[in-house]
Amino acid sequence: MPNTFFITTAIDYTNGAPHIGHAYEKVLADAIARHQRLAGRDVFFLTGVDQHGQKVQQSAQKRGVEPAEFVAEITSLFVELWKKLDLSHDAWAATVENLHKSCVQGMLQRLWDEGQFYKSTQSGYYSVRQEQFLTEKERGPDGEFGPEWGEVVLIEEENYYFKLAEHRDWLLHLIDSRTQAGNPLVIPDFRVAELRNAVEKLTGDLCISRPKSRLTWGIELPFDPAFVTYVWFDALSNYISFAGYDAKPGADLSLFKSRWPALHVIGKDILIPPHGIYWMIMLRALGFTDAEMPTLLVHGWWNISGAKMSKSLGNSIDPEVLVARYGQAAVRYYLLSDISTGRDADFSIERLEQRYNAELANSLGNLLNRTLSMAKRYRSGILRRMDSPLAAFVQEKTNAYDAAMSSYQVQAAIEAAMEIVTRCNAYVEETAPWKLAKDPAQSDKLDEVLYTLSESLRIISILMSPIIPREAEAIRTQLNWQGEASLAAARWGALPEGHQLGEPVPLFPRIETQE
RNA sequence: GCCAGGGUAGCUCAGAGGUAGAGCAGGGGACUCAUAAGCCCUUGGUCGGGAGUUCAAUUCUCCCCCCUGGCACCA
Repeated sequence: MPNTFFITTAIDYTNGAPHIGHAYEKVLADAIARHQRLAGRDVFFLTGVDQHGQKVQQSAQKRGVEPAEFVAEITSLFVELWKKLDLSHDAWAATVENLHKSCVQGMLQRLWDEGQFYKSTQSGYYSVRQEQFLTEKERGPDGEFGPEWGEVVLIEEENYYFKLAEHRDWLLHLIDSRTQAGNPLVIPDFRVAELRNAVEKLTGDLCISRPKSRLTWGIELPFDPAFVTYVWFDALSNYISFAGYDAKPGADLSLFKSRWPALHVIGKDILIPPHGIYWMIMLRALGFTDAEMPTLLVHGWWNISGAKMSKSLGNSIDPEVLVARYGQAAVRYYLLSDISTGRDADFSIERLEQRYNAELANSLGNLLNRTLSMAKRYRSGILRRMDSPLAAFVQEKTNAYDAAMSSYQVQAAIEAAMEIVTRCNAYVEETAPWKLAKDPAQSDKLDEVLYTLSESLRIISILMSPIIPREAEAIRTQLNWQGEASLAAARWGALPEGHQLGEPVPLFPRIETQE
């Protein structure tokens, strides 16, 4: 296993404010990235924004501002939110940056030189008002384009096309061989079949340009300044342009190669065709080998059950509002624990509150607080290093946690960690330290209980650090343990003889639910 | 119409050929270190519908219905 780990998210389109789906994807990728760091790997976590294109140009125009200004404003919304959610990305992909532009132009120039593009004329129905071509789908039941499109004209337009179709068989073979090798191109595996079906139907090539008469807010084609490149080469390429890739002949790719290939965390809506087809073929055309093809981790959606919900006060699913109201820990914990990676889930404020109160406040927060309180009261917070009947159990759950995180089953991993919490709370009842404290003959037993709880909490804090990093750190602070948080340190017995615990401070204040 | 996913306790979901589980919510209890938290016990389901295979199906097969995506077709 290479000791580097490259993870990306989709870059978000800066045409509107972030919603809960954007937040989920980033938090998911962040948790995976943080886990890989815990495991000792050198992680490169890339996320960012997709800032060019027609819609941005239009929105800016409507507001009467320059696209660059418009984009900067929306981008700051994402940047601010990611700060509040404690994203730990190592690099930020903003597609207006010069580094990106020149990398994309390098790619385009090379593929042009190698004959991967051709120019062609296509005619179609074009809405002057909406500034876009219309497809058959836009026709109403009567076969006509509706009034919302304004004047519709049949026009001819020249554009550049990327030869996609000739890579069809290669892609099919790649999909199959990756599946056979037990390293599917797409996770979860039921999506492999979906992609395969789509690839089988692949026929046409891909339009990669827009004439400047229609779109100026983009990256100019290096071989024809009358055009800009359209979305695919602009956006998808961020995964390599911000990781040190350079398409120019003779470029030094050692840094890039040390990172690549990536795990692309994406939503199910952009698997087919962009990532599953266009991106794979783009990479191949650029000379990437089969072994250098990335893996796609496809997540599901948070569905909002009942439109009425979003209307009622406080039920908004604006992540900004959620974080302001419940804090980043509650939001991260909910988004990571209440959905099975790859599946859809129903978003519910009630469940967010419920899970936070039951699992973080009542189970984990209270365990920390009662442990430190007892240690302080009975032993002035000083531990004796003891063997423990729970050591094996904690190790077993730690292993289960690691296995689940390694296969991106974050929900299952959280469950494994929380089982330790539950076990510890039961252990407190079983051993009743408040009784042991009254009996001098039970002194060793009391020390064993206090050490067991403190050491378990130390390990729990490590396991929870990818999920709720700030609070996991706070647990370690209260335990007064300064060791490095890593999976290697999540082994029983790191708290030394005579260790002085810190002061108990309630960590997860309960959310007082209305009603 | 085709492909994929889903339809299991009030809610969110696990599960697997031998007559169903977890967490939360609900009910009861003992305790007091603790964020009135925690712990123990407990109510609750003809596992979407129908047929078949089997000694035995909720778990396999077929048909049907509903929800989610994607694709196609008609208009």
